[in-house]
Amino acid sequence: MKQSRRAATLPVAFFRRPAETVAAELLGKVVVSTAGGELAAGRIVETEAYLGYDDPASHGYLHRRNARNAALFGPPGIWYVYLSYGMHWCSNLVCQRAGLASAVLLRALEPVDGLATMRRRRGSVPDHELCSGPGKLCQALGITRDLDGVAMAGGPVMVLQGEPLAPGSVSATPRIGITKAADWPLRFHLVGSPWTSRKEKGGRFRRSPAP
DNA sequence: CGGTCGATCTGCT
DNA sequence: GCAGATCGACCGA
Repeated sequence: MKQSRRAATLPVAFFRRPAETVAAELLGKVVVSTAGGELAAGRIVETEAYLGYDDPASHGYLHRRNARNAALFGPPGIWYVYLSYGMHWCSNLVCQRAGLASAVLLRALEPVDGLATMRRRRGSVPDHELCSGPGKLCQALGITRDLDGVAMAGGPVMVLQGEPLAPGSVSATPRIGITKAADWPLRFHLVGSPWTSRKEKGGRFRRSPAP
């Protein structure tokens, strides 16, 4: 039986391109996690690109490499997962080619499957806050250090094609939560989605009301 | 609403 | 020591 296109796993070639391109094209794709033995899935509505060793905001800026960010220097299509502020896991997909430290951070998802599991993992928050941030979505999907350096394809957390996007639904805005090169328009989101993270500094970006 | 602040770990100065 | 790709609790308007 032939697999339907929308359920197909993204090929490694998808990630063998600049992080900016990958970040924009990941919108609308579906992340499926079986981490922790339970299914949880969400549609990507917000991403952020980190260009590599010449991006001052990248963990791999100037090829700085350490125990935490080793996976960032690995081949395209693997996960780079790190602990942020000592409390929250953040998940990236490595792009382009090994050694460049180029990656895309997953910033927000629209929950599509395993809602009961996500609600239990996240505690008592409204549904629009289940995956509305890089730390939140990792908690909802059960992503921890175990996924660091693991291949996306065939692994416990995969990204599927999903449905095509309507034209004009992608917007690029400044990055969030960083101090260096934050103004570079490398944060991508689906226009009007109620599932995105907090608004950027300056307040131009707003969330639509939850359904 | 919006602003402020503490929690808690990792790597660098 | 201290800053950091975060989050949520708490405060005041």
